[in-house]
Amino acid sequence: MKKVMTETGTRKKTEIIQEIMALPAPEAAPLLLGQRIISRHGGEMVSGIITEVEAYTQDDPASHTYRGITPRTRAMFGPSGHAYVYFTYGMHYCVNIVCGAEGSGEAVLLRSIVIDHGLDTAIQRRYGDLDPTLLRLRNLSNGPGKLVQALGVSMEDYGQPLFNIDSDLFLQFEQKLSPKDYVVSPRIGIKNGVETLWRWNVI
DNA sequence: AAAGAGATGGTCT
DNA sequence: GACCATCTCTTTT
Repeated sequence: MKKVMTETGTRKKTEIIQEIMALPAPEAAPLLLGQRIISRHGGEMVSGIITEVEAYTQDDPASHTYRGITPRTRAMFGPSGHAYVYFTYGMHYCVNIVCGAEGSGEAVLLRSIVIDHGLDTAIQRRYGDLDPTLLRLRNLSNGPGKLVQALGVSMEDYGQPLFNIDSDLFLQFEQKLSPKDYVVSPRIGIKNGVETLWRWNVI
């Protein structure tokens, strides 16, 4: 297992990523930038570096958990470090990392990644057999629905832990970015809670 | 470069 | 029956 040098010594990457996911969502969100999400779905490895995230909490009119627990949001009230996957707009899925104390109903939505392994598989999942020379790779995984498709994420991942390297979908700590490396802005695609600056983008 | 519209179905009131 | 934590394609500046 790879280890990382920190101020307090050398710790396992799995411990670091798990500690991050246990933080309240608005604190975890910027720390998840620069980390790697790895998928082994379908026997194909695809991974990417997280470059855009949003935080959602229960005390937040934009959040699915705002009106309490429902069958759909059960996982978001579950333990941190697990996946909350939801279906939206009749055809897209999005994936969140549950954060905070169990029952607190908060999570970080993954909005963009840069694929760094398994590019061929990602392109196949997004575009099928279209002529690769016609593709705009800028659009490969720069959106919450797009990255889910590229990684092969589905409702099978609902409620599954993301901190086990044995999982089909898991996170790996890579680096800690400085505030100079990202910008903060309002969240996208919502009507309520637009004044909260809970969107983080790697520059 | 930006704005608009259609696709499409689960979730909650 | 209204509302989407979206994407893609088309139309307009």
